[in-house]
Amino acid sequence: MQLTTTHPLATLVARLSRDMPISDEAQRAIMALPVSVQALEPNTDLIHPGDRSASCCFVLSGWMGRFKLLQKGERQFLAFHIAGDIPDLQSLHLPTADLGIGAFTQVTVALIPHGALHDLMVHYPDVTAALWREVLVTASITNEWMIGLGRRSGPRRLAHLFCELYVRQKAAGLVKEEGRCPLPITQTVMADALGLTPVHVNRILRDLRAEKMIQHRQRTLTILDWGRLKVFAEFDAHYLHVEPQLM
Amino acid sequence: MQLTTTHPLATLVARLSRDMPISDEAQRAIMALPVSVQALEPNTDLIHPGDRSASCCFVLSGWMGRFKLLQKGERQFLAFHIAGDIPDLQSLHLPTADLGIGAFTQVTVALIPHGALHDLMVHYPDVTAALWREVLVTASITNEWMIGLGRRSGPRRLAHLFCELYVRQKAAGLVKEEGRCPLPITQTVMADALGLTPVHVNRILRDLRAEKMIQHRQRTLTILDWGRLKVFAEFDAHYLHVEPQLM
DNA sequence: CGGATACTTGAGGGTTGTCAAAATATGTGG
DNA sequence: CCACATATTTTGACAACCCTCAAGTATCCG
Repeated sequence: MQLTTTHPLATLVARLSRDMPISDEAQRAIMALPVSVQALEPNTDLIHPGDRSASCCFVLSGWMGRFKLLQKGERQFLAFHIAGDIPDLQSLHLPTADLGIGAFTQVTVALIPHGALHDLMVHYPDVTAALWREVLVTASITNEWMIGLGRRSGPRRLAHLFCELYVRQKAAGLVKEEGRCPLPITQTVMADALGLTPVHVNRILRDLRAEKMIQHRQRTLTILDWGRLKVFAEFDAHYLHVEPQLM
Repeated sequence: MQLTTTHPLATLVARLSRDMPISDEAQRAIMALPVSVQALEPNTDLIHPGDRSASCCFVLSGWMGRFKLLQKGERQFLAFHIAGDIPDLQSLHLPTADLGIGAFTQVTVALIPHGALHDLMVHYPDVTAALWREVLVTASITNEWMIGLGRRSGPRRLAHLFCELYVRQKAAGLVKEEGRCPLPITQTVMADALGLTPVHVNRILRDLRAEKMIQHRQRTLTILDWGRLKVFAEFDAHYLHVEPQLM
């Protein structure tokens, strides 16, 4: 992934100016941020629920998930995060995390101390606006998941998730071959994101395959019929706030 | 409600300094904000999905809900809002709303222009922090709803909602009699918040009544056995970020 | 009083969950 | 590179939860 070969903060600059221009001066200030790069092994947690954190994490590569655990051990994912995301920006103002953040794959993150981010935001209003936007787009995605949990059937929910993950990865430059993208999560993880059981996810997956809409092998998702999948899922990409041509 | 008799912005000051101190100077600046008070009839919408808004709304009295509509007409509520809440603070940085906001009861809101709020936040960092916090606590509540939709059974979900609404109203000073609070929403609205059908909500309500945990008559909720309700719902009020003695 | 809205109840069906086991894939150490 | 242990996927049978449809009752409001 080329992300890891360039300076980590250059990719942050790129991400924040994706939707809105940022002044040269602010860009230099971002590049000057103190940052420590950290690697995570698959299936390890970066943040445990209840932790107090003193830094925000910017995902350089790999897949992560934000989740909460219930008493009986059930798990619910609230979001998946890919390269370019900042999963815990809210820790800046709400330092005790109520959600955990874990890695599905090998992951590299850049940790940026709260203090440094705070200073940056005081001096550069356009960076503040970009970071706000980031938080709010993440919230918008969470909202859409919630619509799905409340009002979409299992099959539609899974189809919708696939649409989302494909478009987001395309927007992040992670789609190398049209119609294919990484999907390095197990059916159990999908189930914990969709509020279903692994068994049921498996059956839905079989049906979507039989309908020739998608395929999922070797941790990559192949979309066989984007048009039909989109209609079936009632997918409308506006909530992702990406460039219109990706929708 | 005494909220409507005092200056509307005084109640905003009170709300924002509920969790964090705000300097006297900042308090005066808040009181000097330009604001227009607006009344809403029951079952009318303040914001329609897709609207671009130029002001934020602060709820002075009444009950509101944030929702999204799907193609087939299904509705999903993502949050309920009571006096003291600021439902659409995020419109400051994401001006096109993807969610609608409607009134369940008679409602009065104070509308504050985006520009004025922006200026305020540039000059008073502690106000900025308080408003951020407000957004993030709202997001935290939405997250908990999501957990419920994904991983709690219907009865638990409804019980959990009742716990939440009671504690939030208590924190807002809206509980006049211990164990009783307003609940001015129909079973259909509950269903659209919980991802259930009105018929099923009705049956769950009957069961909770039969179990002598709650009662719901004349738009008020009576909690008959707080301890048992809390355990049944697996309710842990931390996510509400209110004072510990209310939990 | 009449109409509309909200609530209540019943019967039956479909989606999803539970339990259990087999088949396949993945990883590890010899 | 094979052998073994582990995790993941797949399938079946059955049960539970929740939905749909339908009708009747209560409540609110003009």
